[in-house]
Amino acid sequence: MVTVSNLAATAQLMGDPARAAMLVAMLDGRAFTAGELARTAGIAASTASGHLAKLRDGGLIALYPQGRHRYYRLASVDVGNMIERMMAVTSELAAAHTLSKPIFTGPRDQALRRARVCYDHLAGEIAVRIADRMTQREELVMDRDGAVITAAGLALLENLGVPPGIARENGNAHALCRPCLDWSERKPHLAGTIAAALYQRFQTLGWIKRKPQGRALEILPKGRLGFERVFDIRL
Amino acid sequence: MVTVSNLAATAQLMGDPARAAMLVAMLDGRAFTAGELARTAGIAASTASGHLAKLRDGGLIALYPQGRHRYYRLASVDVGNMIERMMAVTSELAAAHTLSKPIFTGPRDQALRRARVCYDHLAGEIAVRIADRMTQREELVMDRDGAVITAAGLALLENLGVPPGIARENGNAHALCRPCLDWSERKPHLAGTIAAALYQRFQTLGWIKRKPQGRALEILPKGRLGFERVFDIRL
DNA sequence: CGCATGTTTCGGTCGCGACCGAAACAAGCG
DNA sequence: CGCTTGTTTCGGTCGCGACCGAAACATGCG
Repeated sequence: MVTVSNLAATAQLMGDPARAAMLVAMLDGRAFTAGELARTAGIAASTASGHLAKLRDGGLIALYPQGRHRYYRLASVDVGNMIERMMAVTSELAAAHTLSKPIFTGPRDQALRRARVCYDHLAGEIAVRIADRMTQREELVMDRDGAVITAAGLALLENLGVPPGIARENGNAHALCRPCLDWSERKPHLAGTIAAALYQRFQTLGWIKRKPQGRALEILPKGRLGFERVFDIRL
Repeated sequence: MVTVSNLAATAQLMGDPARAAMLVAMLDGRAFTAGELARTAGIAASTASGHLAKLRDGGLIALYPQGRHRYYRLASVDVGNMIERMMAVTSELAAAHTLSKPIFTGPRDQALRRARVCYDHLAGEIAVRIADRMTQREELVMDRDGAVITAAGLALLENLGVPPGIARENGNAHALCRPCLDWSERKPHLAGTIAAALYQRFQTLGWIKRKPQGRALEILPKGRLGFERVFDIRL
């Protein structure tokens, strides 16, 4: 067997708390310097540097030197999806196994549960509610195995100004997308190319804004109106 | 943040070669005793027992005591999917990173690449070719974000005798399924509920048979005919 | 109710790897 | 061309965990 030892190696890379923290930080697709990552993981710069070298060796992250800075980011969307998936499974397991309650208190967690970015698309309560509403209106069909945008959904997207080339790329009457289990809501939200395009669109429309650091998103006043008008969701 | 340390814990569980080997062995959904798993991992029974306890703690596997034997199996399909996904990403990374050729030689690997079971559905060359053929005939639409069976595909499935209740469970004109990146072929094959039903059906039709141990599948003479007739695939 | 078989617990050894601080390296900038 | 700032390399410490064999535990069978 070829992949068994490789599998263990990859897993081991993610198995260290410091490395996991750094990977999660990079989960939104942005690039960071070794110093920043060291700070978020709470370790010395030298230690972080070692970890980053290992992650690079393993192919999980890529290096982009830029002038006097050296930026690290995830190697590909696939890596991001893998981490995402592991987080979802892990949180499900934790919920099923430990009877202790989750203890979400800090305002930072609050904001994170409300709206955040999940590698390249929207996640959190708002994303789940959008998916629910679209399902209810039959703009979206979703189950654990997959999801499609129906003709009605495509019309909605086009109306919103999401590049139709992206939305229509598969089939005439429907477009494929991917369900992604939300770790805070424990329900699926929309992921995949279309969800990424939608997320971009929300940003250019000025509905949401990424907070200076971290994965939390701020819902701007224009967004409050927009989400209510288009998706009938009031926050 | 709640899940970061949990994520690391889960990853660490898979990060040990012996544990990874045991998990991969269980990937076909069957249950094994501690002794069997110890043998496949090449470690002492006592060591394996310790590993299994940890995996159980972490919620990755479940225990089914039966008489004087104690059977272990994966805790859920989600866990299987997670491992599957990690293997796919890992093998892709390995292929992209190392320039060395894969070195698949032994007949065991040959059979494995040809046809095997991937948790609960068909994988390997034959699965990829079925997916290709169905796509070509417009019975299936697939991209990296998802997949659907079209009306034509549903007709085919019904014709094959796959329980229509399963095949039709979402929408009238299509049913959702999931693409799964095949680690040997590096192309997607069919996964999800429908693929699982199809796999079962092939077995009851006597087209394929699981080899006594391992994940490799044997294609029976009846299957050779069947696959040629239904999917126009000759082996 | 002993015996055989399979499984887990216990003690003890050993090596890997995470960590830090100090020093060596880059890469602008004044 | 030194100085500053960010990054990596180097040595050295320390603790966790993987491993085994022996012994204790179960469970069904003769």
